[in-house]
Amino acid sequence: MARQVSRASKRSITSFAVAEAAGVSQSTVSLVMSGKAEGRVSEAKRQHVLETASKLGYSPNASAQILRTGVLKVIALAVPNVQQPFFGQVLVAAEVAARSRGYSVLLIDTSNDAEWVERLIGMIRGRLVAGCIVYASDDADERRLGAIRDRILFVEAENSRRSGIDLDIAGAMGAVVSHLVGLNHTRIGYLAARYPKATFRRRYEAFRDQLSQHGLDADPAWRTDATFDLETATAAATELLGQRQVTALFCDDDLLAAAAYRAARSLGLSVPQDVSVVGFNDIEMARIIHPELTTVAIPAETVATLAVEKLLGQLSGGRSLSAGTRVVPLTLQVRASTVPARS
Amino acid sequence: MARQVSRASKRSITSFAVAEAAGVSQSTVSLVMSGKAEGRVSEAKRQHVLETASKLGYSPNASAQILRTGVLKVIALAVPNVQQPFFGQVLVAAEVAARSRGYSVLLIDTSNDAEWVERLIGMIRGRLVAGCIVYASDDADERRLGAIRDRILFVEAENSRRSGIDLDIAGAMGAVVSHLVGLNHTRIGYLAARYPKATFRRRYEAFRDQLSQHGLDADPAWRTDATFDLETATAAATELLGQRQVTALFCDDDLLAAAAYRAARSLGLSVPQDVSVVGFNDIEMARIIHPELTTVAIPAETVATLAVEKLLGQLSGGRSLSAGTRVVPLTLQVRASTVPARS
DNA sequence: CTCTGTACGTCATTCGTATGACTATTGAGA
DNA sequence: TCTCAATAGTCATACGAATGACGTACAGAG
Repeated sequence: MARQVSRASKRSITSFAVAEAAGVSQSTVSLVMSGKAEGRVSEAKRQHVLETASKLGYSPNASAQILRTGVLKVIALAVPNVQQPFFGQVLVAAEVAARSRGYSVLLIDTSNDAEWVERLIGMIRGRLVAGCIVYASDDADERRLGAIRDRILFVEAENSRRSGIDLDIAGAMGAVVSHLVGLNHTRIGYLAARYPKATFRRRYEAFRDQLSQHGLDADPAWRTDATFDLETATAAATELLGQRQVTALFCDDDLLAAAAYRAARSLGLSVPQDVSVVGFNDIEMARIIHPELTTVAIPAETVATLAVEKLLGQLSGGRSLSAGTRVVPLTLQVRASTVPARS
Repeated sequence: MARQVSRASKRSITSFAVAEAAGVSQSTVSLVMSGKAEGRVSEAKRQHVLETASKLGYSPNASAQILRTGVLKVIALAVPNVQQPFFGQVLVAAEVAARSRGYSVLLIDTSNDAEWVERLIGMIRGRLVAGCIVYASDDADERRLGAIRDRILFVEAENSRRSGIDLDIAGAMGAVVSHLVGLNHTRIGYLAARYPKATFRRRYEAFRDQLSQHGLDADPAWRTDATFDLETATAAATELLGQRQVTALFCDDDLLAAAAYRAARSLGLSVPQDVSVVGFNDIEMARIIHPELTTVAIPAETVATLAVEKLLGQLSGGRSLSAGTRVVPLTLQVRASTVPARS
């Protein structure tokens, strides 16, 4: 007896069980549950089935549904590092956008998972997820993902032809350089992110281009790089600022800018009086540190929402909607960390 | 012709297709792919099947597998707000722990999704996820989740009897109060989080208990609350500190502590000379703001890893492993934001 | 009284994999 | 030569829902 019960509780409630309890056929239950009862099931019977189902605590088995229909409402989101506040924002926004379309989001952290490409391909081929948004991938990954590229949407891809959503890096750097040059800064340092991502390379290239348009040079000695680890970054920034060469410093990330603040403090320099600082991303911390940070804002929500929409459009075969690369504009948030250069 | 091709590409590659190409039966392919070939398939044939499969780009259909075996390797993680850096840490750690056991993680943001309980119940009943880790839920949610409680693991639950992992809040507050009292602070302010979560209530209770053990009182006038929104929090902190009553301030979250820094600055007060500040969570920002923040560190990785292990143990029916509540100790990170009170 | 149309349901098959039961082949031992 | 066991493989069915192809019943028309 007890064995009976325990075995019964292992099995889930099926549409068949509901059908039996309600005195109808399994087909009818299916019709009702999937909302296709119109014209095939009377309203009274529909209600009765619905009641029986909720009384038994029935939910359709997703695997069976997917197997039968081939439609699956889960998308994956692959980002380099969820711990970075910016990607947290992207994640939340993507989740909201996906949910409003009835999709769930599965997380992939590409920097903590060496095999992520294989896992993703397996998941997509195995129909565990319908598609994937891939943020800031590198060229090798992108090539390996070629086999399933119609189910992938790239954001800030290495190879820009593969990108579905791209950011207007050049425009942003133009704004940064104009802003600083407008404040009479001519010696601008560059604290780069030590990660082999396209976005960082493109920023530096744009930076140099913009400088030369203003008749200035990007002195390699004024450039250094660091990881996002606080100590490492502070050390790098200390070395750069210790030379007392630059009057302004661009940082590839707000976290690096925060490290620059620490470095300045340890050197007895004041931000912004002795050195103006510009960051990138506009995470919440930019307004928390003192002085508040001038930084390039990426509209994380817009990017995530666009990405979800574009991916879902692509998955449902709407080529027309999803064709081409969408470029998202960035804006420079001017705050207290940038002031005119001392003459 | 074109129609043929497009239709063919819609269907995925099945084990049957591989079987046909390799000249074996579907059963054999299944045996090989699921690693149960031992003693049933010769090594030569096994290799051949494997090659054929990879040549065709075959991955087993997860839905069919799940439908057949009832085993599903996806767990959900429900947290209040992924954007908060602390939950980001939890998320990453959980993802890593889950992956090492072959599981994937599906994200649920409970503060942005009013219907999350229903969605979760549907997902679990519908076998889209095997189980769920629920972080910082409230009592109503927990009650509604009762129907599927054997597939849920609670972390910091409202109703502590339901909790699978709990934090040693009382111990942490003891350390905080001892630390401040040891520095001769007798008038300690309290900047609380304005969210109806058990953890915040328990902190304040522990705070009062600890104070009275030291012969001190918690003056209600020295307590206020705020949301994690920077402006709101700064305003609340400004009002509290503006009274010039307290010499130290405990904050329910590092973000609130950061707001307190801003408030102090705007009031012309200095941290820590005029007011010592203690935070909670020890997010990266605690070391970025100046002076570095004394704060209670929650071992996010430990919590997440324990939670995953306990949940998976629970799911596989290992009652013995999963029984009882595990309490995780917290540590007070003493940094530069707390100094002896002025006499 | 038969015919037709409509409203309501059911039947039977399908999705792709896993697996217990079964068959065929080979070699060794008696 | 016959049996037994081990090895290598196949067959057939089940998992649970969805759905096109079928009834069935009844009202109204002819």
